[in-house]
Amino acid sequence: MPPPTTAGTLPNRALHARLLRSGALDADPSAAAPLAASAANSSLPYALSLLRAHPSTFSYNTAIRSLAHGPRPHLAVALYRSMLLGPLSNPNNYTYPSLLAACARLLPASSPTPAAAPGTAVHASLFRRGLDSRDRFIGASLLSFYAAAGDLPAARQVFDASPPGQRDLPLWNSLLHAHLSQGFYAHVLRLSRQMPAADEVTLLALVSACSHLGALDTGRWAHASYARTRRSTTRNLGTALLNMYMRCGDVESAWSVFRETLDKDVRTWSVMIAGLATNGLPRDALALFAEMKNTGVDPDSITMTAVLSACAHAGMVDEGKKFLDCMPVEYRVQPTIEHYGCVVDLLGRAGQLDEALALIKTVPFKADVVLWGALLVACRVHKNVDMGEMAAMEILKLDPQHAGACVFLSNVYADAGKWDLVQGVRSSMKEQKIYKPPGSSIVELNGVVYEFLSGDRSHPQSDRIYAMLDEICKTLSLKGHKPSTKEVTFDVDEEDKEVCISQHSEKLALALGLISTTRGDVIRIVKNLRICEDCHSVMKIVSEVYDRVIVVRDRNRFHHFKNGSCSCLDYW
DNA sequence: TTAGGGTTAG
Repeated sequence: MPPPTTAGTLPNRALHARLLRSGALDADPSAAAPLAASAANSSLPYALSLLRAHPSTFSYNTAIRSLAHGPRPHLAVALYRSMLLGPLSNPNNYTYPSLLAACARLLPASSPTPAAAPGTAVHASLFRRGLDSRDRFIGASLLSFYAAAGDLPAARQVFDASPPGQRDLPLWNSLLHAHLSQGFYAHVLRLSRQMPAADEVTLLALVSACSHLGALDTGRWAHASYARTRRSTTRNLGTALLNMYMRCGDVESAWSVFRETLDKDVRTWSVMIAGLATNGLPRDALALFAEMKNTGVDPDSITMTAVLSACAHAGMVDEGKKFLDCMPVEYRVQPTIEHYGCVVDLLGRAGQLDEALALIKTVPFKADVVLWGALLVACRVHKNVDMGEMAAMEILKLDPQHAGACVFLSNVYADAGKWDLVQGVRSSMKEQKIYKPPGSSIVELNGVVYEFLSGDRSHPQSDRIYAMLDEICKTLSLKGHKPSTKEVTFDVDEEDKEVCISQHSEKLALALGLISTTRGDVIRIVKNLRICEDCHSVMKIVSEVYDRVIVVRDRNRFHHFKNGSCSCLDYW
């Protein structure tokens, strides 16, 4: 407990004295509330002695709220405990919303359920008092607490238990953001359609879910419905919309939102720069960075990541290195491990593997999985088996269950034709039950989102999809395309390779896109992993033969396929 | 009587 600070205490004591002299505190102990609230964060013992001398539920509530939003939220829980000890200060329905907010703030970032202890104890105490489902404020804060604790079923239960008459906009919004934070993006879209009303907070969740899903039609609809009712877009929503358009690969719409946003802040600029970098326009990204500097907005750490990623996508090695060197002085941003990761990626893509390794060895941090991972990808592309093996080993030292490192290791051996080593990795993964996440692709058609796994037959139009795939295969072989099977060595037997690769999730999404659109339309696909070499060349040919623009967002970047070529210029 | 809830990039 820090000692009372003079600055925080003197005016309080003066106020205290005045309250005592006038007899206000004797007449009504609640008069101590403002004093208790302002003292709580600077000197809790003082606030506590005041509350003990003049106890009232009102004053405790006010002080708990002040602590809940202050720098040490655990003190809110402590004060609640001492509130329970006094006979004249029983908690009521006003006590719990801020208390639960404090409990949510106590959770470590992205914590799994067990850390939820103080909050669940509060829930139990609410339940005992019969306050748990009577109050819409308590419902919303309870729901957000469980969402923050990563316990979506409990959050959902709070919503379901609330009387329908209490399901107001904030409660719905809490539910929406609970699903958003746990990655259930399609649920967010579905839930938003059930909502009786929507406001800006709703649209933030909806637009953000669309960004993740690549659901451009729905995102556009949300944008239009907002634009109909409001005169101007707020900066938060504007930035979310910008991000959505960029992450759906619609650079034009992103530009128009960007131009319309008048009070651009560092986030607005950063989202735009990052979006241009990943959408195959890295030089435009760097030009925009120059413009940002001229407008007097200072870049932050995120901006610099976007700038370095633009350099990496453009293969601009010297510029990237220069940015890394000068950023602490010129932009007052200390390089973080993410920034070093970008430069390792930059050097690696450009084939400067030794320099990338040297950088990893000199970073002023303990090298992490991301850093080694960037080197590993580069080793694979540039076929450096020895360094790749070393990088994978380093990753496995840091995270023995890292499926990506095992897969890469196996692929590095496969590329090099070392089949006995491939077999060794595969069986060790089987023993340790390490699985590669399955590839999945999403395509949105007429506002409906369809998801495919590899070899998926769950779509109602499955027969037509596979017929379309056959047709594509025939067209491809006429064009002289040979399936590139070297990336599938991992999970199937040799004879199944071609079949498997022809049913990759992005190809199924493409086939559905082709049968559902007409010439000149844009087909947008979002893939959870990196696009494979074969799918990449198939997309190029299909974009020409079937006259479609195909935009694929993969794990790292966008591929805009048009007239037989890709915006990444085959550098990804 | 007074007071309480939802949102903020990768």
